[in-house]
Amino acid sequence: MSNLSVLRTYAQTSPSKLPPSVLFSSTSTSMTVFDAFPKAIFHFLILPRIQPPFTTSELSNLRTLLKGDKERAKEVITALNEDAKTLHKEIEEEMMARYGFKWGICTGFHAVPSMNHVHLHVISDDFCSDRLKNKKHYNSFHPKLGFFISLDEVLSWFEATPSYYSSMIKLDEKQYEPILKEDLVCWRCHKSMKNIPTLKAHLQEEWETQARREKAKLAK
DNA sequence: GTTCTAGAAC
DNA sequence: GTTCTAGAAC
Repeated sequence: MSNLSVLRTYAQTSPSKLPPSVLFSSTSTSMTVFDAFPKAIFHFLILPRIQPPFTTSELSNLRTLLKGDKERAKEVITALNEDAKTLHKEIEEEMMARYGFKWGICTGFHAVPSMNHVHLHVISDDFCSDRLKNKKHYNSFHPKLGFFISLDEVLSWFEATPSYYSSMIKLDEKQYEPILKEDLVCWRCHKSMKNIPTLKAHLQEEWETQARREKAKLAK
């Protein structure tokens, strides 16, 4: 099995077949899995299951889904949104239990994904992880650069004019790929970082500062 | 997507 | 000399 299709193989099997090291939870229409290479303390993927009337190819990625039937696409994205809300609560409970405070969670899609099958990232905004190793990893999740497209943003496209919808769903690789090569900038304080090790140390400090602040607030 | 590593950057 | 990045291979 290719690395690039592993999510597709998950999405077309029964959740009961997946080991607990992979599967976090599931519903009749989706499954939530642990990202195999988490880029933050919490990092999950929500996958729509492949079952009639949906086909493997239309669920290949966000672009193929959105260029198909708009109502069907909206149905899939709306269902993912419901699952994401549930997952948010569960992550926040775990944040409190393990760390004693809550912090931000980013929910969205990569404009140009590397793996087959639609997957919604649900990732905590610390971006502190041994698995975050290069510029592409970081820039692909940076909330402001544009490569990471929030779920709310995608939902808003359905309410926009048809011409706006059709322009946004192009998700052209040539437009988005250069973002991954942009200079490293802290998404919180906007400072430029000279390299990955410096950025990682800075992100760790930012998160620890937030931890101290939030815990002090809760102790009052 | 990751791993490996040559050569650039320091 | 060591650290770090980026592209090829998988």
